[in-house]
Parts: sequence; C-alpha cells; structure tokens
Amino acid sequence: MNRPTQVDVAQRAGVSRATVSYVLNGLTAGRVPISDETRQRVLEAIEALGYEPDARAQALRSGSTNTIGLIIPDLNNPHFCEYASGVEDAARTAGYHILLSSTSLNEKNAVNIFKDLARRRFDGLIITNSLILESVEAQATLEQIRKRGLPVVEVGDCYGVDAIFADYRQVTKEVVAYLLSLGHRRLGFVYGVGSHELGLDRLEPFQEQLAAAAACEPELIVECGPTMEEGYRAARQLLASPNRPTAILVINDLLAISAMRAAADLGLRVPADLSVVGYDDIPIASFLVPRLTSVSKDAYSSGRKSFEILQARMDNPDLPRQVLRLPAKLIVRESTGPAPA
Amino acid sequence: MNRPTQVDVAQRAGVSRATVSYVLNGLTAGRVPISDETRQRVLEAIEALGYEPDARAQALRSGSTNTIGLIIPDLNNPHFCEYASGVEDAARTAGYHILLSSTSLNEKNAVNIFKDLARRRFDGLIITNSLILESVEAQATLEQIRKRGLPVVEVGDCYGVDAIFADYRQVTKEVVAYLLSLGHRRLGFVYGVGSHELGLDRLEPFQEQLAAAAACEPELIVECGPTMEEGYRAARQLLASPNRPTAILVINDLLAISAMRAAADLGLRVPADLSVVGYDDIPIASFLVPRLTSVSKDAYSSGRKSFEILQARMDNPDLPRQVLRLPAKLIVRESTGPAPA
DNA sequence: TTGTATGCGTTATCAT
DNA sequence: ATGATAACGCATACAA
Repeated sequence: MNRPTQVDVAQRAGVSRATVSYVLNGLTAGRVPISDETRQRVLEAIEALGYEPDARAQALRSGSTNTIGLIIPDLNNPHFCEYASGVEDAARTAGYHILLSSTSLNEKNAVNIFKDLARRRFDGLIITNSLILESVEAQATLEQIRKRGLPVVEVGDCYGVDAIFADYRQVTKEVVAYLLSLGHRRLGFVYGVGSHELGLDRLEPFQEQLAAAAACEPELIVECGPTMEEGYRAARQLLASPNRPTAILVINDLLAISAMRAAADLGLRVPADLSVVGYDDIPIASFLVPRLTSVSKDAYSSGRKSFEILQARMDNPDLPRQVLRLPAKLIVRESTGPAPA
Repeated sequence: MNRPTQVDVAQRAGVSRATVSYVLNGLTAGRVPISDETRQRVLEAIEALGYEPDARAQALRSGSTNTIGLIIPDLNNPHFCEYASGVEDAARTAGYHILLSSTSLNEKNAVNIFKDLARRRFDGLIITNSLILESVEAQATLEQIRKRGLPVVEVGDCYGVDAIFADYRQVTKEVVAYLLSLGHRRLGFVYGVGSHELGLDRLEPFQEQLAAAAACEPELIVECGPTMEEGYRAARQLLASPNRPTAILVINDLLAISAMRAAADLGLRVPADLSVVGYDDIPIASFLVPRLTSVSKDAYSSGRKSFEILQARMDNPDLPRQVLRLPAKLIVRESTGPAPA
C-alpha cells in the first residue's frame, strides 16, 4: 500500500540497501563496484516496485533541496512574469526548482519566505524588490542568513549581497532630453508605486533633469497606487487639469496603458495631443495602438543572469561579491511625437 | 558555524531534545506537559541561538512538505498569471508554498514535475493544461500517482482526477449568436495554440454554431502558434484577404491584441470595419483602446477554487471525486459592433 | 513534568 | 563486490 523504499527494493533484489544506493548513484570512488548481474536485478526490482527516491530524505541527508526561492512583487505585472520566466528557464536547465512567491505588495509574505530560507527549505534566494527592507524582523532574518552564508541575489542594491543592477536613472535623463527635444515643455509623471521608494530610480532623475532645464512643475507629478485602476484615475485627473502636460512618463507599461485609456476618454489623441512613455517594455507594448514608446531592461535575460549569479554563489560560497549592471535603453515607438502647437 | 539544532537548544537550556520539541509544538495529548519556567528557558535559548526548525527533517518525519506543485502553460500570458495568483493567495493562507513550473509548451518539464510528486517533493499538484497527456512516460507516472492516491487537481477533464471545469463551449455559441445578431455573416477565427487540442472548447462550438446558421467558411479559420508575433502574422494574413471576415474570434486576449494591431496596420477600424472578440478577459482588456470584448472565466477565483479542491483532497484522500464547473460569460465592450454595410 | 529510545529514507564509511 | 552501521534533525510513544 505504501510507497516502496530502498529496503523494499533491496529485499526484492536480494541485496542490501547500500547496493541499491550504489546502483542509483553510479560509480562512487572512480570505480564501479557493482556486478552487471546484480545491477540488473536491482534495476528490475526498482522497475517492478515503481520505486522513486524520496526527495525529502535526500534533502535531509545531502543538505540540499535543488530548489531556489524567488520573490517577485506582483504576478499581475507582465514585467515580473517575464523576469520570472527567465529565472525559471535557467533554473530548470540547471536542475533546480522554483518556490515562487509574489509578495502582492504585502511585506509579511516576504518575511515568511525569508524564514523558510533560514529553515533550509531551499538552497538559494532571488529577491526582486526592496519591500522587505522596512521590516525589523526581516532585517534580523536576513542578517542571520548572511552570517550563515546562504546564497542570496537581489535585483537592486540594498543588502550588500550579490546583486544585479538594472536601474533606470541614466536612461530616464535621456527620455526627458528626448521629450524636450520634441518641443515638450510640460512633462508629467504618473507615479504608481507600492511604496514611495520603489520608483525613485525614475522619479529622481526626472526631477533633476527637468530642474536643469528649468521646466520642473511639481504639480504635474501625481502619485498613486500600483494597480491599473489607480493609474487610470491618477492619469485622468492629471490630464483633465487646465494646464495639463503635453507628455507624460508613467512608472511602468501597465499603468501607461491605463494612462492612454484615460487620454482617450478625455478625447486626447496619442501622440498628437499627448506623448506617453512607459517603462519595462512588456511584450504587449509593441502591439498596442499606438505602439508604446518604452524603456527596456530586458527582463527575461535579466532573470537568466540572476540565476547564473546565484548558481555561481551556490557552487562556490567564497566568491567575492558579484555585481552585474545591465543596460536599459529607450525604445521609441508611436506613442511619442512632437509637442502640439 | 553551522546552524543550531534542537540538541544545541536543549543543551543551552539544560533540558532534553524532546522538551524542546514539546515547547515548539505546544500540547501533545491535550495536556501541556511543560512548566512555564522551563518553557521560558527553552524559548530564551531558541532566541539566543537563532534556532529555526529544519524543514527538511520535519518533512521527512511528518511526511508532508507544506508545498504544492503548480504547472501552468505560459508565464507570459497574464491569464495564467492571474490564475496562479489565485492559487498562491489561497495556498499561502493555508500555510502552503508553491513550486511553480511553466511548461513553456515543453512536455519533458511536465513529466519531471509529475515525478517530483511521486518523490514527495510536494504534497499535491495542480495542472492547468493537457499537454502531458501525450507522453507514454507521463501516462505511466500519472497511473502510479493515481494508484497511490496522491492529490492532483486538473483544470480540464483528461485524467479522471479531481477537476475544475471552466470550458468555453457554451459561451462560444452565445458569442457567435451575438455576432450574427449584429449582422455579421463572415466570421473568422484566429486559432493560436501550442497543440491543436488545446483550444477545441472554442473552435468546435464556433464551427457547430456557424454550420447551424449555414455560415461556416473554413478558410476564415487560421491556425498559428501561441505567441503574439505568430498571432499577428496569422491575423494580418486573414484580414488582408479579399473576402476578409467582418468579425473575428481570437483564441485569447493576448492574441486578440495582436489581431487588433494587425487590423490597424491594414487600415481597418475596430469595431467599424472589424469586430474582435477575445478570451480570458485579462485585466488589460478593459483598458485597451478600444476596450476589448472578451469572454471571462474569472481566472483568479478559479485559482483559489483549485487550491481549495486540492486541499480538501489532501485533508481527506478518501473523498469521492470532486468536480467543479465554473461559469464563463461574454463581456461586451467596445471592440464589437454592427457589421459594416 | 521530563528524559530515553526509536524510526523516517538516504547516503557515507567502514568492514568483510 | 557487497553488507552492516552510523549519521542527518526531528517527533513521539513510553518510561521514569
């Protein structure tokens, strides 16, 4: 009735457990200590009983679970899914499984995942946001994890662990310069974030660059929550004001879609009346009408790279700190154009 | 250097291992056999050492991992992410973690996941596609899993395990009737699927209903791959033909977006020249310009339900087969309208 | 109320 | 080439 164990296999084959283990793991010390005849008997017994090694026992014995944790902020944003997709492909190729957790902008979830790491439910961890930073409890857990040398890779730069940078600072200045060159003087920003710090790599350079051009108008920056609905309302309010911007940056493509919808509802044409720039370049962006101008940091390969960094750390805990900086670039499509006369 | 174990805690508190275990797990047989004074000492030791129970050992001892497997076809389709999001929320609430795997239309991945269930890397499994059906190896593994009564929930109806139905047959007939009532006589279908069987709950009723109305034109059905690019090319080809359809159904919203882009590139206005209906009602659909008419089966709550069914099975393996049928409904928005004169 | 002993399934180390 | 034995860390029935 119960699932078969090594003992069952050994009995059926008339050998000891160790022999079964040898057969499964092949040669032990450069030698093959099992006769072909015995090996056959064992393999037959395995087949007959439908034996599968117990991953839990293997994990306990060997110390590793062949599993990594992955924390992303939001499963409903295609950008993070694309990223996760990259991590997953790379991980699978390397024989690892993924324990996925979306924090759903809920800090407690992230803390729990951290604790699971401490309990060694997985061998390494990739975190893609800085949400956790706030919690004292999470900080303490992270400190423990680091002391024990458990591999962690972060996307960003908060914790001093291995990291992959893909921030939007530099390219945002280029975006602003680009819009200014098109004649826009009133630039708006729809800042839909889970917590204020999360988009500063876009907001700050936006403000700086505009200040440098003496074109900064704080009332054109609207802050809202991270959902499409909130983005829609914020954008609509911004665009309905008498001195509305002629171009807007939106924190990500998802909300940029909301914003374009808001523009349409107000009778504004994109890009004739309003230019729109999003971030992340989600796959849908290039199929919209009009095609969305966006800033890309190549989420998929960023995901792959993240895993590679993690794997390097898992293979060799003594590596010096790894930091990879990924480029981001502006992709001009149809949602941006010259400022209206 | 190494992480502390129960023994370390016991030594530091001057008690035995069992006592530590008792403190952690609370009352054993209706009684609390630990004095408050001792409990305090143990808790202090746990705190001081930063002790965390080892989940691997717990899994081996208790038999369960508090983890479930989740297989979805494609992380790049928001529909499946929404579904996964529902599963995740429900699972987290119940104290379970999720091992996520996107098959990416790769059958081998799915087989491996199946085997992981047999190896008890997780306690239950939710599968959302029928890809696995084809493989002989997978069939054998599934047969074993079923014999042992391991919990599996499928979205669909292939394997005879617990299932959640959310098929589009009935509602597709309504969609066709709706379009006919708008005066459309030439209806097209963009069938972008990983393998032919996967969208039959949409294609077959489409054909049947049209045949009933004597309006079936096979050349208006184009089959293509599941990516947005492939959908774009297929739709463009269909819409460029001299006797193009005046309305199209598209296998899912993602490809419907492609199709609307193709229409725009051919100078066709939606819905004036062409009506478009998608499936899944992804969140973005209602923010598009024009808002996309779509068919919804409420992916998020479908995800939640899936987990609840799985949990019922995990709690009680002897339950009769559970089958839940979820309704799907047509949501009319702006991408459909009267047939052009 | 607490300590002792045993088992979970695997793998590594020793003998044989 | 093979077999016995001891860990891995935890939980629990049972004895003290």
